[in-house]
Amino acid sequence: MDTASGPTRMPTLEAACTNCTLRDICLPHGLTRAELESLDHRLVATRRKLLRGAALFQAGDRFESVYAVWTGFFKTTIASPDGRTQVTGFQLGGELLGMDGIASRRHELDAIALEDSQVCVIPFDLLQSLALEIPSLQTQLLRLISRDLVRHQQAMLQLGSMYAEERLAAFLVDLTKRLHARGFSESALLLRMTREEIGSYLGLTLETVSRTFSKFQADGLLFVRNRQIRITDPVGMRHIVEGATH
Amino acid sequence: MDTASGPTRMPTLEAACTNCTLRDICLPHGLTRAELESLDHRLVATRRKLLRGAALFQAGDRFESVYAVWTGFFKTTIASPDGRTQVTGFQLGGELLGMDGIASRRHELDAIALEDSQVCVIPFDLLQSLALEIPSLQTQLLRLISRDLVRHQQAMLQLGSMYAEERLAAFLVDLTKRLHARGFSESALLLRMTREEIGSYLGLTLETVSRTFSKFQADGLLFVRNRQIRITDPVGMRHIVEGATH
DNA sequence: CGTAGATTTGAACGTCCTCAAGTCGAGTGG
DNA sequence: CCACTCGACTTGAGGACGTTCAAATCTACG
Repeated sequence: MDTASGPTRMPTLEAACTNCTLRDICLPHGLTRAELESLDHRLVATRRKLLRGAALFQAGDRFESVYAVWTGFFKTTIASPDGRTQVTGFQLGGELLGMDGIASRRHELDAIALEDSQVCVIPFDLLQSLALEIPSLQTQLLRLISRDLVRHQQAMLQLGSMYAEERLAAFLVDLTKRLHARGFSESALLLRMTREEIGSYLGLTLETVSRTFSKFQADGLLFVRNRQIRITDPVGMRHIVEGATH
Repeated sequence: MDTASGPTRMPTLEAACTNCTLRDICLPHGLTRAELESLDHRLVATRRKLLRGAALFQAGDRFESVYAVWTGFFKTTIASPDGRTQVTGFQLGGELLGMDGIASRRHELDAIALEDSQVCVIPFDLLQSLALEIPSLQTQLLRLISRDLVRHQQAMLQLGSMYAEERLAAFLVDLTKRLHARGFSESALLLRMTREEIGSYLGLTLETVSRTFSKFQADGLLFVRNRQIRITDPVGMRHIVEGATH
């Protein structure tokens, strides 16, 4: 088998967008057939495998590529000079990673695989060149960054003005929504992250996350069994997001 | 005088990047002389004046343009379905506004002028076309969005894992840094926002912001008089950001 | 010079954190 | 197959930071 990181060596494992199932939610969204083929022909993106716990990139690394999650699940974390860290996002199939490095040409975040994963490695200079030639590619690249921009601002709203229950409910609703868009169940999900990582993302301690899960279960909103979640009252869940209590 | 919103009508007031003092920190950064002139020739950006309190755009508005702050000062706010709002950023000269609308073609934020301001209106489709022809323009556009992306994640870190004093200190340090890059003093600043707006950005109440200013003054870190701030101990200030207490 | 909004300050309360102990579960080696 | 171990998780109790509510002061501006 392959080791934790490093691109795979087999030339046949080059990434091809044309036949990728994630095509329409990923970078090639909106491209014509011809453009897609041009992309595959010119981009020569490679795949990289990561074992659970491995870093796709780390803060301070030279920025050379962005990455599209092909399989698996990632978290990004940011650190302050004094060593505090915070999870800033979770990424799943079809989502882009690494755009934090565009401005400074160095990555500002760590990206860690939360399960064995594979990403498409997209050299950024090459992507930029192609985006000059394929207008829809430029558009889609900007769209994906813009979506991230909004997502982080929604996260700020949660962190700044919501109670623990509201934050966790919002987190679960958002995650199931994104999973559902990828063909998974709307009501059942398997968390790939620890309580501590959820807490870090939500600005809470792991104990508060745990207690809140227990309370949701006691209130009949969901079933928790370790990292298995089944949402039994999605309406009540959304009510909590919208501040039904308090 | 002009009214609160609406583009100015005078054709001679068209924006010209070539002679703009903000040229090198704004969108045209990195462009050659020839590209700059091409930009001015083709972009035909207009200026728009806004009185204090006026909205440059609001959540739900059709997205058609991005805006470069030319003079003045803005805030952006995001709202949740149930009506809670949070300030997600403050923008000053040379910074871009409106990129929140790229993904959904509708603005997701409100942008409000905090003092009488002027912005360059940049039709987005036109900008995209030009970015196809001027590689440095595409690069710079992506850079500016990426910088915002990182900035919001740093804000998440503050909101999620810092004490009130640390948040306010970090806010002041960041703001003075940005003002200094624009030729203003490193130690004296005039806040253009209320305590409530600062609090909203930092996930605190206005009372906590006020108390923390008072404490900073009592500790000899700065002088506050209304919205006039003078930082007397910048080193101590940075110490607080880095979690010197607690 | 009066009024409305912004700010300051105090006091009591509440949500979430910290600290602590115990339980559970997956992976490992005997 | 089972005991062992380490990390993840749960739950409880007490305390802290920041909020809420309240009142007074200040400021800008008509």
